[in-house]
Amino acid sequence: MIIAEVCVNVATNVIDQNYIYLVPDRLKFLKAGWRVIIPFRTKTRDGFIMGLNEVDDGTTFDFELKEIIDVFDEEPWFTPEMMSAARWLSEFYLCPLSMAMRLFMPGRKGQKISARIEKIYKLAGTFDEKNFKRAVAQLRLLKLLKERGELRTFEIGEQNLSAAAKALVEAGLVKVEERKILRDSYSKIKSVPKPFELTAEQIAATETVEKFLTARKFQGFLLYGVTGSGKTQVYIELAKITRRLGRRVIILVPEISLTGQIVSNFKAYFSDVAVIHSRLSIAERSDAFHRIRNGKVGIVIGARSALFTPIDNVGLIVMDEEQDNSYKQDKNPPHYHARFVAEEFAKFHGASIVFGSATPSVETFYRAEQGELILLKMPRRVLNNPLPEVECVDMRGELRANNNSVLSRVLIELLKKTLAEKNQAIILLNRRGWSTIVMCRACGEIAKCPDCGLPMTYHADGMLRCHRCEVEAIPPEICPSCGSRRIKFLGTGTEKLEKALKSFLPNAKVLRMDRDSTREKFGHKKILDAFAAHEADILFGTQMVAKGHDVSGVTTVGVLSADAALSFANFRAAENCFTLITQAAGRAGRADLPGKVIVQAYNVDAAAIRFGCAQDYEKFFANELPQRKEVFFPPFCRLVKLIFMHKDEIKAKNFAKEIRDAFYGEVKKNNFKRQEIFGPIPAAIANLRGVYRFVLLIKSENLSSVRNFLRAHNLHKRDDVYIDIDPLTTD
DNA sequence: GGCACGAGCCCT
DNA sequence: GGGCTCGTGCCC
Repeated sequence: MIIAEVCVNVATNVIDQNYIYLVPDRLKFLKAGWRVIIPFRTKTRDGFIMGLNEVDDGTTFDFELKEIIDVFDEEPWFTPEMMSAARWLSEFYLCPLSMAMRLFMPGRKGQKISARIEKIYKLAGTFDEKNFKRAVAQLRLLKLLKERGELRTFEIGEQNLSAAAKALVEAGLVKVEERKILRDSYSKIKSVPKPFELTAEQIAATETVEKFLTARKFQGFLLYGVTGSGKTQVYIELAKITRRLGRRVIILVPEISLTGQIVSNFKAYFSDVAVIHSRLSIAERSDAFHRIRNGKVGIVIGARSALFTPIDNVGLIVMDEEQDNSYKQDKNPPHYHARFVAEEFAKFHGASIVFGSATPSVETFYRAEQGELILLKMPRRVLNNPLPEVECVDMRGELRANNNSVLSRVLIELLKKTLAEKNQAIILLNRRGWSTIVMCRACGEIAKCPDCGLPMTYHADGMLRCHRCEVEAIPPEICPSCGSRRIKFLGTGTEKLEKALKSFLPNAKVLRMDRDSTREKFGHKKILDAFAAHEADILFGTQMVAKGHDVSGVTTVGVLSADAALSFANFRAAENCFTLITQAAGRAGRADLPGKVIVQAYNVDAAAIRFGCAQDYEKFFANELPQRKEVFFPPFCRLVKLIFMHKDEIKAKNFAKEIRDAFYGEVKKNNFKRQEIFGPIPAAIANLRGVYRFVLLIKSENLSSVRNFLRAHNLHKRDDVYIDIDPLTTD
């Protein structure tokens, strides 16, 4: 008899093993990688066949051997590559195998996805054109079918021939066939190559990588090029080379909103592009998986989840804007960083991996300095366009001059000038909603989320909202703490900025882009297309306005509250702040029009603001690196964050203490590598829906010893401990 | 995740 | 004594 080792798809850390099932005769065709339905305790669940074994008939087990009930698909879902990648993810990030396997499916559960069928119209035989006695429209349709061979339903609709088609089918002159179609909402994006000449730097970068592509040997690169230096064209050239070598390409962008632009760029050169990201419907993602599996796709473009498809024979992985924090998954386990996973996959495939950025993460630039990555520099913009001029405005001076507005006087004047000259502007304010703090003036009480305790944001629709939990509340008229009526709405978000822009510039057409205004599918694209078509003069919104799109008419950029990121107690705060300013500034003056950028801040002396305004990454890096070394933070160590959760505050804290002390005893002593542990301290979200949360932070030069320690204490098998390897934040 | 099972506690 | 809640262990 044949037994199967099945990974059960249950979202819990407690189940960290596979289970054995009997393969019934009717399912003898099963192989590793099939998705199956199995009985599990009292319910049926979905599971994944990880392996099969032949054992003697009548072999007994010390548990009740149950039978696999059925299969999900018509073919094995997981390729051997997907399975070994999932095993690696589960080991590295200390999550159950099932959670790693889930990454490689279009939905979390094994849903049955029905195929979409479309009707194809074909000629049923020959017809006599000369003696044709039926309607003119019918003759037109028959001629069209003769010419093209077949027509799809929507094509017949376009020609206004639906009625004719129906009549001809009834008359037996036209036949209808059914065909499976693969859903792809990006199929409508079409573009043509624009004429251009590669710069010497683009050619040099391409040629360096080409050697490694041809050798089919793993190598990492950092393509460090200023905004507007033409990194995308380098990606395209490298993709062309990779395809010529018969290998496939993965292009990663940090956010879904950026896929539209890059897909359009690539479709000018490639016809076999698939798009993968989490906002696609499950059916659409599933169809993209099928196209990739069947070898119909040479280039996969998408957000971080685009790493987890059935692609094989990968020769090139590109990660654009590699410093972007969206590459980290922190909500659901495994808490992976796509930068690290992509590189691991590139090693597996013998592929080249190209990290692209104008403002690389400190970790990545350090690796390039150390020679681990080959550094490709592009310090000049294409066509020798100049970098924009940046002016920093001290907002304390504005207050002293009685300007309480979010907009400085310099920026208002510049915007007026920009509009008068029929140019466009982008304004970045990295907070959505109307006011960011609702506070009682009498006692200082702040409106907080009942679930997580973070301050709630007031929105123009009159509701308080928690941007973390999406919890809604009605703003209080009297303070729940002291009974005062002096409730104030402080701080400015994008909604209040909209009002300010309209009052200072009543004739300007403005477009707001933030999570609220881009909720619908293709919401980003609609706004960006409208702005590119100059249907608006000013595009303003959260950080998504600063990311990687280029609109040639933009001469002015404003960065408001540029130092807001610095107020977070986060070792990456300066880096995040610097990046935001430089990326935003890079939107200005792309064509022959010179650009001007206004950076507004209170803390104008901060290094991140100074170097950001100078747009000097290397000076920023040289200033930042010794500080990281001093406090022993990445790139000089790896971080592991543990959060201990319990309804009982004391129990949570005590368990954390117990683990900390064990770490001192077991790890610190017997190791020449530097390792430190801090905590327990209350987490940034100290209480989530009644559950207390305490953090332990481990800094280590030897990640595998930390991982062994966590495993020895079975921390990865508990649902009340959150494990984050390479976390973005330390609390 | 989620169900079964047992302990502790309130009901008439 | 029955039924409810809550904590704990286990699923092949």
